[in-house]
Order: sequence, then structure tokens, then C-alpha cells
Amino acid sequence: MKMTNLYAPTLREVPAEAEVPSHQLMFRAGMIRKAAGGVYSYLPLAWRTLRKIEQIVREEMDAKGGQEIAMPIVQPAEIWQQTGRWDVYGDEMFRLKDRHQRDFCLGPTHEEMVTTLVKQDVRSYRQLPLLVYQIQNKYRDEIRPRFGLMRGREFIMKDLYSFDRDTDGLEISYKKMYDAYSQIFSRCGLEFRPVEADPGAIGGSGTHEFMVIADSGEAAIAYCDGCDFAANVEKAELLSLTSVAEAEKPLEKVATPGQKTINAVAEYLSLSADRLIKSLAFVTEKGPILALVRGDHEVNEIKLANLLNVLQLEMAGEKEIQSLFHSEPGYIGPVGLSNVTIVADASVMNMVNAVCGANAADQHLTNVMPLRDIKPAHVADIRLIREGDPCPRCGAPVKTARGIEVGQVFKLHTKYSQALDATYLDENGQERLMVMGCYGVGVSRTMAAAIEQHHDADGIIWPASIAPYQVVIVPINTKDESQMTMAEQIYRELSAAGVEVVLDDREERSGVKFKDADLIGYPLRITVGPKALKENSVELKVRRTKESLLLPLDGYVEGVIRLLASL
RNA sequence: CGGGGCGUAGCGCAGUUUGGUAGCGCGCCUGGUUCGGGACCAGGAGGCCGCAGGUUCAAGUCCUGUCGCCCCGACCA
Repeated sequence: MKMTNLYAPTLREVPAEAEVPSHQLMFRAGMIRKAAGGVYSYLPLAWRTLRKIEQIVREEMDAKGGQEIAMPIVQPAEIWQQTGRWDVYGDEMFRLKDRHQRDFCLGPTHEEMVTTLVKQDVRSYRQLPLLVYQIQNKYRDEIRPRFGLMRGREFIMKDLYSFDRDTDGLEISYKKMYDAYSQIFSRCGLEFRPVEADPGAIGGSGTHEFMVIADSGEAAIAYCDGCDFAANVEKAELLSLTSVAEAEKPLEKVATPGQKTINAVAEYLSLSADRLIKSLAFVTEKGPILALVRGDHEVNEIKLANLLNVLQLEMAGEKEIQSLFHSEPGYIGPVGLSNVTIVADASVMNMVNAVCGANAADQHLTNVMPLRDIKPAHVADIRLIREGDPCPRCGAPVKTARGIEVGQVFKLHTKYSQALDATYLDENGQERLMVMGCYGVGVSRTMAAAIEQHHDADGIIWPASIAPYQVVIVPINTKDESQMTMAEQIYRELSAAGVEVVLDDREERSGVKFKDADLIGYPLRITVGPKALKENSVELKVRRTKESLLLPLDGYVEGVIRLLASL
């Protein structure tokens, strides 16, 4: 491709609306343009990279026996009503009506569709397992689209669905996909980590998320260098911590005027925060909850909601706290409480002579012995893991990092086959439910994640496997005939050898072309100027390392190909 | 939806306080001089100042409404 023909309008300045590096750089490199909030056009450079990622995904899916299909984006309401998700999905679903006022939606995902499809024709155990997948647009009317392609309302996703005879089969399919995903993200040149995750509202049990490690990631993960533990912090389980050894003392009420926060109370009483009990009031559809964690800990609301099996869990407001505790925020506590369900973190129950609110303004209780003074309805692990906590598997201190979720593998079991009556006959002629799994890769998000992980102040640094083009040839002076002749020759020879190459034939100064080359992020740049001509060689510059080298003109094509393989 | 901010040329912004001929930089077009990291000179094109209504002799600027966008929180590939 010649640059004069390439539709890649680069920008010098950063558009005000772009915040994160991937968004800014894709915009500046002329890869994407916005049509509406969270909805983008992909220009040639972006589309080429997306197709490369898709192709990697496709090859790995096919390698595991997946079969590519394409299902409708426009889906009838009925199948969603059958599983109950027409209502559950809420405002996040793009809904539309046809001319007869029949309800449809734009598919946010395809469990209903694929189950309805497969159950029509799969009747026998002989037809299972079946793995089908598609790569296409998904639609979710996100509460808040943001960060460019990272959280769009229209995005490209690969979704594979596995149908097995039983859970043993599901385990095999799950393992296949887990392995395939590791292959996919490795081939895309990404530093990633599969982590244990919370199944969330989709239901089912057992799930891993594939996280690309990046500071701008929306998810926090905890992992252990001592063993293979790695989990989304939402999910990461924790061991209960022991407390100081100290003789039990009698309960006492102390004045703590104006001390409303853990830190303030701790300082006022000259104690460390881990000697305090943090009491947090929540309201749920099943009534009010008082959650207790140690003062230096945070509540994990996902764990709490799962434990109580509630859908709504919100922090109580000041009014609710008044009516429940006859006190104000900052002074509430669990001692002597009977009208609120108390949930204590396991570590709290190990505390001795602790401090908590007294349910009276400007008053706290000291020498609280949780086992003696608190009557929790539940004692469980409800806290959020943090850097340095002991690993739940091996006890070594865990580390934390931020990650971008680019894929998820999920065991659905029979949730959808049951709701949609997807059954088969086994060897004994018995009707049984198909056991399902679903496995997604955010293709467009993966492209954004790759940029988040691989960029510098000058622009994108593509891994060669997903670069829109691998090489750019920059003639220093377009009007110099010998330079142009050589540039054209290199262009032809590399193209003939199957290398994807752009010839920057624009009549621009070299500086402009260098800047654009860095911005677009070609892994390799070939500069054709006096130096190269004089040495009768090809001048290469590696985008990632910024190192330059000269290759003799004789045999340079093989050299370029070898170099690319290492990028 | 709650909180914060912004809509003026393709992009980045000033002008709004105090109403009075719509500006700057980059980019774009023409010609010339340049040419190894975003050149220089000269000339030029390009605006329903988000939209609608109102106040006024006069509105980018004041008032009301509305739409859109960005950031922070609850959602998720």
C-alpha cells in the first residue's frame, strides 16, 4: 500500500474527548472515528488489525473443534422472555419494535439464540459435544460508555458455545477453551493472566477471566508469585487473620466527640486501625444489613451479596441509619443490635478488646470481644483482598495489579438448556439436558488493550502478529530519483515475499513521515536515504527498541522476515 | 441516574465576566524556497458560535428549554 492512497488521516493534536492512551492513539493514528457515544467506525488500519486478531481467534477455535457460524443480531423478544432475561437485562439492552409493534432487541449476547438454534436439530448424544462460535457485533447500551473501544456500546466479540452430554464433557470443553485463550492472547503479543472470577448475574459456576495487565485496566486482580493463585479481587477468597494475644477486658463506653472515621477514632484512642471494627450498613431487598470488617479492611460487596443471595445491595443513607440505629454515621455498631442482620467477616471474630461504634453520637465502645459481645447471623469471608494479604493457597503475600478483561470462559451448566428445553436422548433413550458453556473474547477491546500495553510517548508499538502493516518504507526525499527507485524496489520485493508493507511516498519532509510512522506503530521502518544508498544496504529501525541496523542489500528480505518473527 | 465539566472552522483553543463587523495555532488548497525527527515565505478556502424559543435597535455573549459529548460512581467482553 502506498501512503498516498491509504485512508489513514493522522492528527497532530489529541482530541479533547479522548482520555486513555489507546483511545487517543487510535484517534490520532487515523484508525477510528466516532459516530455516537461508544459507537465507532473502523478505518483501514484498525480494520486490518481487527481482522488479524479475528484470524488468530478463528484458528485457535477451529483447532479445538469449534465451528464458525453467524447468528442474527436482531433477535425476537420471545426467546429472551423464555429465560426471563428480557426483564433482567433492563436498560442495558437495545430494544426495538418492528412495524407490527413486535418486540426485538439487538443481541447483547447469544445464549438464547444459540440454544434455540441447536435444540432444533440436535437430538442424540451422538451429535454431542458440539462447539459453535461466531465473531460479530454485540450491542449493549452501557450506562457509561468510555475509554473509546474499551467500553463501547457496539463492539466486536467472539462467542463460542459448547454443548455437552454431561459435566465431564463440559470440563473437557472448558479446558479446551481455557487453553485456546492462552494461545490467542500469547499470539497477540499480550502480557495477560487468567484469573478466577465471580460468575455474576449470568449464572452458572466456575469461571475465569483473561486479564491483560495494564494500568488503565478497569479491573483489579490479586495474584501470588509463590503459587499459581490469581483472581479478580471481586472473587479472591481470604483466610481469616488472627489478632493480637491479649487478656480479655470488660466492655467500656468512651467519649469520642467528632471522631467519625476509622482513622480519626484510631488516632484519638492511640490505636492502630486493625484494632477497630468497621461497621457498614447496607439495604437490600431482604432488609437491612450491618457488615463488619476490621478497621483496616474493606468490604467486598460482591461476596456480601453472594453470601446473602441478594440482587440489590446499597450503602444505607443517613436517614436509614437514623431510623435503624438511632444514631448517625460514624457511631454505629453491632453490640446489642437485634433489628438488623449482622454479617461479620471471619477476621473480626478473632479480634480481642476491639473498638466499635456505640450507636450513640460521639460514643464508641472499647474492649469489645466479638465472640462475647456480638451476635452475627453470618460469619464469613466478606472482605476485599489487598496487596500483602496472605495468599489463600500458599500463604505468601499476594500482589495486586490492574487488568483489562479481554476474555472470559464460563460454565453455564443447564441454566439455558433448562429454560429453553434443549435436550437430547442418551444411550438408554433417556431425555437429558445439554450441559453448556460459553466463552467470549472481546475482539475490539483486545485491540485497545494491546495498545494500552504497547505504546510510548511517540505512539503505538504493535506486536508484529497484529500490526496493520509490518513494515513502512520511508524515502527521505521523494524527489530524489535514486531514493525513490530503491524504495520502490524494496517495496516490490518485500510485497512479493508476503510482507505487509506501506511505502510512504508522500511529498512530506522526513520528520513528518517519521512521526507518523512512530504514531501508527509499524514494528519495522526502512529508511531510504543517502546513508543506505552509499552503503548499498537497507537501513532498518525497530519501533520497539528504537535500535537501527544496516542490512546488506543482498539477502535483506530474509533478514527482514527473520527480524519480524522476533517482534 | 447522581456529581463535575464542555459544545465557536477538520483538530486544539481564545472571545462570554462588561451584548456592538467571529479570532489564533495546527491542518487543508496554490505558488516558491527547503528537505535524516512535525520547515519557511507569499497568497487563499473554510463558521446557522450544538439546537429551539425569548429579552434587545443589536445575542457567540443575557434568560428559558432541549440535544449531544467528556470525566468520577453503580454495570460488563
